[in-house]
Amino acid sequence: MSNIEKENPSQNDPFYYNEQRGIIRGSEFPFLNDNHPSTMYNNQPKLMQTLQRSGPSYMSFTECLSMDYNTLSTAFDMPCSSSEVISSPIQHCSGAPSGKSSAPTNNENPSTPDSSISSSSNDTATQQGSAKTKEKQQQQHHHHHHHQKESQDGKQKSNNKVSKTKKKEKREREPRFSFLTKSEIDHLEDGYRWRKYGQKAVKNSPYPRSYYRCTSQKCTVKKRVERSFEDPSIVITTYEGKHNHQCPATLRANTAAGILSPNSLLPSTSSMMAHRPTFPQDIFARLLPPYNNHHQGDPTAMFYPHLYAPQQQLPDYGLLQDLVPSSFLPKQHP
DNA sequence: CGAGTTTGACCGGCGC
DNA sequence: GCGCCGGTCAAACTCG
Repeated sequence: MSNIEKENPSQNDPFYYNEQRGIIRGSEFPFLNDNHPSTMYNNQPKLMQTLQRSGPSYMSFTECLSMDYNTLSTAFDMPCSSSEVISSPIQHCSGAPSGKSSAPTNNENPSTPDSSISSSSNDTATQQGSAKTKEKQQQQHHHHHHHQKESQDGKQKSNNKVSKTKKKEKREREPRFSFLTKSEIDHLEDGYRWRKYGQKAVKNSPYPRSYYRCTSQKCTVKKRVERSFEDPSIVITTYEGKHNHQCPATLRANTAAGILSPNSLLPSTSSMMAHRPTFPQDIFARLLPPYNNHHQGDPTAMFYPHLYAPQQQLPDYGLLQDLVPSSFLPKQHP
């Protein structure tokens, strides 16, 4: 039994509760086409249709967009105890200094309301031992760099952090934001540049979790990417923090197109999105289908149209109006 | 050579 | 205190 199913305000609502759709904390991203489990590349129109719905007791996509970041963070980071939401696999009670939430951030099946989930079927057996060895495979990992360990002599790794006299303040965790994407690609292109800084085996899952940091200087945004083992076609991406800079891809595109001048009266939707805090608006922007046909087979173009179409073809605002608050849209002159 | 990845070690919180 | 666990560090490595 899933909460989602139970509390679902409208079962027959196509937006709500459908397997293989993305879910944001109980709200769903209908950008995934349920009919094509193996591919996501040909469902543009459906996106627009399903996006339009909105409802009272959960966050619709539109509402999502209309909120500013903080509001949204608050909404999404409400304590997991809140009844209605949160049977989704994205359950980090962020803000909590200890990133440890009682519920696993993964591996709960978002879609199957059955009992088969056993939310946290506690391991015991599948301890890291097996998982660890499984994760590494036939790389030429036979470089024992034991010298490294010797040099640091046990636990002292670097002199930098030896100074323990300093009282360590728990660094606050930034709000997190997760979403599910059906994709064969693990690390989805999102216009920003990331450097991978870690990879860990995920408990009870054959798929590892990767940790990325934004490469832009001073930008503290992080990102985790892992694949759902319940449905390996689904990628769980979790962002943490806000970019303190513009999306490089958009910047590049817009600069090249010369539309970034401060006086620009008609910014493209994409650049408009890009100027807002990183996400979820950005994410939303990237979910919009492309408006040109040049890259139709290209998944990148499919999800990140602004990378390809920085300006010229303004989107069909008739459709977009249903998604984006009018304040976001350029003024239409008669 | 610089930027990005890989990967084992380390860290700190938490439960027992 | 010990071990688990999620997250991070950083040396070694790879790639363009």
